[in-house]
Amino acid sequence: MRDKTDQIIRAAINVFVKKGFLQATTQEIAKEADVAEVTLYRKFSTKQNLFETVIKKVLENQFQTKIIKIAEENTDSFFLKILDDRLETLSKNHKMIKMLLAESLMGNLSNDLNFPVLIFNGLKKGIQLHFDCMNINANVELVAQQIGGILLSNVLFINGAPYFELTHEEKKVILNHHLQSLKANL
Amino acid sequence: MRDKTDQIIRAAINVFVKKGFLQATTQEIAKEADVAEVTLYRKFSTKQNLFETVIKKVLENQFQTKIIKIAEENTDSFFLKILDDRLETLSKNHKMIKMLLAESLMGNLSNDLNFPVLIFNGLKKGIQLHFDCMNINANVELVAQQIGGILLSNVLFINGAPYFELTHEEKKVILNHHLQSLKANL
Amino acid sequence: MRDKTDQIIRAAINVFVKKGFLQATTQEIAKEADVAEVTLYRKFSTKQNLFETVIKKVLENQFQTKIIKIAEENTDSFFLKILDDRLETLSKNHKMIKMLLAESLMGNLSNDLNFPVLIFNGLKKGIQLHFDCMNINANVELVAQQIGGILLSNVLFINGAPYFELTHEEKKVILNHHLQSLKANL
Amino acid sequence: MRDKTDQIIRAAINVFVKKGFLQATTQEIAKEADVAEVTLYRKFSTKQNLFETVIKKVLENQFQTKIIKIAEENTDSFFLKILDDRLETLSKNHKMIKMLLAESLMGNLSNDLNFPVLIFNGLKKGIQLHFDCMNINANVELVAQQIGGILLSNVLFINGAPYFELTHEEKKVILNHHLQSLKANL
DNA sequence: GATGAATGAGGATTCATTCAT
DNA sequence: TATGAATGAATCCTCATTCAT
Repeated sequence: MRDKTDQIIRAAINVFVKKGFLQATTQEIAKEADVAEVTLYRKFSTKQNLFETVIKKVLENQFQTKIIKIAEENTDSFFLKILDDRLETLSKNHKMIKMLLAESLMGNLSNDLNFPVLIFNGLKKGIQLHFDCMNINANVELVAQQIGGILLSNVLFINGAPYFELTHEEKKVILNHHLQSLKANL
Repeated sequence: MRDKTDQIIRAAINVFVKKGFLQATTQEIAKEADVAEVTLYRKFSTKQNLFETVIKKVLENQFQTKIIKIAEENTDSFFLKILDDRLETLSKNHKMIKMLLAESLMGNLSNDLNFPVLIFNGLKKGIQLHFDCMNINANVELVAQQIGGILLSNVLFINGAPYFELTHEEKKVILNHHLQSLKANL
Repeated sequence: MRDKTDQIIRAAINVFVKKGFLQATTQEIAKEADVAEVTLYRKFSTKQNLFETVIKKVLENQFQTKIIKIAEENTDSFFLKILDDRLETLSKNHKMIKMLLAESLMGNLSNDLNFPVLIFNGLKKGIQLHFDCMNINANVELVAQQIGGILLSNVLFINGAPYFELTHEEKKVILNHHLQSLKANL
Repeated sequence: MRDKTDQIIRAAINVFVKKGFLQATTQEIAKEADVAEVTLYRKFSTKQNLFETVIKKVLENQFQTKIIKIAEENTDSFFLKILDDRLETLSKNHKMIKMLLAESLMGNLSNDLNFPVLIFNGLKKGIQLHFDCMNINANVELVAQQIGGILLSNVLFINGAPYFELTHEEKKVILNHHLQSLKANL
């Protein structure tokens, strides 16, 4: 039984990512999951509910931050690791992210699943922690916005290769650029 | 006759902004425009077509940049004016922007209407121009991404008051913060 | 003004023949006639009316029989000339005929425009006349049906070249075949 | 479940025969079948599809010929039986036939459902078979056309009572007439 | 006489969801 | 638990026709 549930969730992820919430149909999801459409309703009662379940699952599994663990490292290392880690994750889940952003923007996601908000709050908390550790007195809000902006622009303004496919050197250039920017206001 | 067309466009803007492309119905638009649904089809032939017409119009009227005009000013002034101008516009059209972003992310917008792409390319061109004027040798792509990120984060991470409602002083703090960041890599 | 009316009728013939009554749209006819859609309504008040006008016109111009003129010729000549004349006309107006038949079958044509009925009655009258002249005592109804059948089968069962494109010899074979059949019951 | 499907098919036959393909509405069919309109779409996916399914079914059930079985009988018997059998069937399904013909003429039927073509080919095959058996050397094409014509004229030129309601004597007159015609060219 | 603008009515089709087994 | 069958509600769109100029 767990089996069918998993099949449905996997299928739902695919279809939602490919089509978005509104254009995904329970029919297609059921078909992709190789399950009767009703089965899906038995388990999730509602398309919206299935969607949220899926999102929750994804958010837990793919986008956990370890930001707190590194809060105590020195500032350069802290920023570099955050940026590298997040850019890696975002670029690897590009399509998923786009969908999450889109659905957040359309208001289809309850606040505890709102992707940009989650990112932003996560960043703020981590940065606050680090600044406390390091006794830095700077505008947490703005720094968080700055880092968030860097991340977003990597999702929305992509031309060339995604971050995770860059060479070590190329990544270093980018990371360093952003690091300088961030340190300019400390 | 222009009259009804305008009514329709105005209504369409409202409804599309409020609901997004998929959930907006031609019926609702017609009703809000106080026009028979058919009239709308006579004039725009298709919901998609109406949508694109509306977007095009909005993009022309609301989001024209004067970035080129200020490319020759000194770097501080250049960055500050861009940021201030864009933040003002974006924050004033917050809901519209969200819709534009969402639809772009969902792939409902042909490339010449793709909002983030348009912003990013506009920024790049302006920055390139300025750097040429000033004989600055820096990574245009990354600077554009940086500015783009700042703008995006103001759309997506808003908690408090929107930019355009801030006091002169508050704006100054923000602008200055970002200016320092930008100059760190020149 | 006659001008526009004629344009409309010509266009209507084309479109009705191409699409049939139901699938022809007044829009398409107007466009093909290079006339505003309303103009068509000014002149014909109704799609049905336009259709009937067109049919009437076509029936008068294209399908007039001279069957009465030849009623006095000898029987062989009479039958041969009828068959040849009708087959020539029908094969030259193949698409039009198909449309007329179809619309008759669908009941879209008032009785005085009902194509098969018109043909059948015309045949009966001519045959009766001829039989009276020649003092032949035979079943007019059945002979008319027979000739009608020959004509219909040439419209509906066409494989090869249409009648009017055949050589003189080929036509002769066909005509003779049918002549023998017809004479078998006199 | 077969139940509802059958209800729909029966209703569809009625409505299509009464109104033709274009003017029949899925709504009316659903209503007559006492079924929700959607149910019809679940089962047949498309109005066109439903139509073709219905036609196929009708063609199989009502218009099967046993022409091959009688190919070996003597010529008189062969022709008489064909004519009688087909005239009986056609006259009993007069409205259905009219619809089938009309839709064929309008080009709404794929070739394997094209009614006149099916009839004609059936006739040709049977006649060929018979001629082979009997060592008759005659123009199969023309004979098939002739028989086809007889049948068609009985569908299209009806005034009086339909064939199947005639007395034995009346039928005999008609059949004999046509038999003489047919034999005239052997 | 001709037309641009507008519309009421209706049609096929799709979707999320429920019922009964 | 799983599902085949059924559906109410809605959506985009088309068409013949009328109004006002």
